[in-house]
Amino acid sequence: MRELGCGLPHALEVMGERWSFLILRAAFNGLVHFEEFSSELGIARNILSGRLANLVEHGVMERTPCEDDRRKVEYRLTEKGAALLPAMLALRQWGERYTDNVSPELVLVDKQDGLPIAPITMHAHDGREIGWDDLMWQRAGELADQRGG
Amino acid sequence: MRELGCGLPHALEVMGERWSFLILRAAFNGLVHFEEFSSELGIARNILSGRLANLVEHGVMERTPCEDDRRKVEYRLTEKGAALLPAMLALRQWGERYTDNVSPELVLVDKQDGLPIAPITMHAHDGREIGWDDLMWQRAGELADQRGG
DNA sequence: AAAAACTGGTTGCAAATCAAAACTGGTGTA
DNA sequence: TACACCAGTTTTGATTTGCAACCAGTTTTT
Repeated sequence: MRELGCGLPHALEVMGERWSFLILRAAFNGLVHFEEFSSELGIARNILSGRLANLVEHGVMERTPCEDDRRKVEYRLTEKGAALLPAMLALRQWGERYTDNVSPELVLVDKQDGLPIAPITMHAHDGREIGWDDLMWQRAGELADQRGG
Repeated sequence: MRELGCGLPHALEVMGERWSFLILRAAFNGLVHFEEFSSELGIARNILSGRLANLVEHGVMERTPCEDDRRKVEYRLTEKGAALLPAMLALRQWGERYTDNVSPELVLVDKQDGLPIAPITMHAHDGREIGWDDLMWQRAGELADQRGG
């Protein structure tokens, strides 16, 4: 899984294993302790252990022993981990759109007004919403100039 | 991998296996034949066979025998498959941001002006760009009203 | 027409990974 | 002191992955 000309292989190296994305989702939902992930996801303890170690190793999560109860440990998202939110939402939104009977019980809302966020979409450089049909691939070397430098 | 209250589990059921996302990327890049996927990705033929069958079964790709050369087959993205582009881009973009030395050789550009598309980001219902810190989870039943119905 | 080569697979087998259950060792609680 | 709790590790078996060889239709070459 080495260089194939874009960042996808690396992303998949970190997040592509089974359970990794569900662990991430659980972390976004506020879970922090090993037992919480274990019981929420129903994943085997040894697998969970390995996945968490992998996420920590790749800087997606951070493992810190709990101050007040030294049996416990906290796994928290790093900034790098939090940056996966758009990808996770896009994937989730896709799953919801193409599956019957999945109305999510938790929805992300804007703190300011309590309204759900917009679906993840693609935009041109100037902000216009844009779809697959409006796009084409271009070799990185041959890009049009941004015009105005 | 059943109901956990959102569409992510279903999305992962379809796309969560190893190679699936790389096959998808190859399809977005225009590959259509079995041999093309095989040699581009370096994936074992039996695995590729299984993955493609899975993607077809879940409606992400469509398998049609080639008219002009009846040895060949075409695998093409369906509308459901094309709808995975935002998720794929978000993932790829994350991989690029947090990995050294990955400048992609192919870039998606707007057909109209040849300029690269904007990074995938999150937006409030009214279009404001918004980040993880501006968001919170809300039980789906207790949503604020959109005001104006 | 026959031989060779190409395409999209399948089969068999070894290696790696996943998963369930039991166990461990440090820590807090009754 | 006894007991429960947390975060793992170990052990063992099942599943998945991957390589290599094989195969059956189709072109292509000779």
